[in-house]
Amino acid sequence: MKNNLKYKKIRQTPFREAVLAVFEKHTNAISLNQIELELQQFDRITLYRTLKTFIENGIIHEIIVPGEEKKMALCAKDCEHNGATHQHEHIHFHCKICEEIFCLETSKFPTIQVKNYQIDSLEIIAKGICSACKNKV
Amino acid sequence: MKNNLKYKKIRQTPFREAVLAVFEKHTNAISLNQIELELQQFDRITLYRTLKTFIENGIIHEIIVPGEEKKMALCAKDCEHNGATHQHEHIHFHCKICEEIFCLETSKFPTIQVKNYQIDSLEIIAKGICSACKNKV
DNA sequence: AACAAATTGCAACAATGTTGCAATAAAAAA
DNA sequence: TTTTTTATTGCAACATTGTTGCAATTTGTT
Repeated sequence: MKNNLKYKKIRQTPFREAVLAVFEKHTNAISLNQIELELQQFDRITLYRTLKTFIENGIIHEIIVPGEEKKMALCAKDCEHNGATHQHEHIHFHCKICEEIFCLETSKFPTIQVKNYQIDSLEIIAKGICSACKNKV
Repeated sequence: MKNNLKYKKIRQTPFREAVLAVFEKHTNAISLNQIELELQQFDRITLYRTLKTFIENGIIHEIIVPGEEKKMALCAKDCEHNGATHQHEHIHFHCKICEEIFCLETSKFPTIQVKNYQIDSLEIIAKGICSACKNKV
């Protein structure tokens, strides 16, 4: 995974490696606050720019549930993106118990057709209870 | 529609009527900036609080497309909501030409099942070309 | 090793959102 | 209708989040 940055044609720097490492440590989406907590010392502005660069280069994507803190997660390797516009064939699952957000690969990604509208891609946020929380009850 | 506020058990005030009128003037979702432009004079803090109240009472809901300005739109009359958590059986359509966001009622709102996960509701943002823009080409 | 180009860190700033509180207005009760 | 209760407004101050410009540094390349 060390080659991730090189592969994306952006420069490989210690700071970017550190931010990437934070993402790789998590299987769920994380907030700006969580990233800041896990980086020992860092420059806030550089972090903003790093995240922007990552988003523009298809390394991470944002997931925003209305009313909640914005979160980010690693993109799949084959993430199709065009600038900051990402297309994922996975759903974002938002667990109402643990409040975490996960990217969920599923074979049953739906398609929708609406008359007179051309639909190119869907972004889906599912809300419910994740498998881990279901098993705890 | 004047009874909207009374019906929702929140007080009917000139300011709230004015904000509601702005929403009712639009068929698409609008941003904070657009609301501010259409209110002649207003207090910024009161506007924030009004919008929060509207969201909590199922009058409007937020629609956030990653990388874009947050927008808001009127809820359908039968909007199920629990505090700030809304459930809509419509999709949010984001047109890549006019960049507007619309709530699109559709009979084909999908359901998704993922093994071990309990899915209660879906929030779907479709990206493509809206009917108006399609006809202009 | 030297160069060009991108990235970093800092300062200053801009936008966005929140809290507390006194004055006011709306709905309910008398 | 008047009074009382309770929610809402407007203001000040503050907190958070995000951006821009620029000089110094680092990266990848020749």
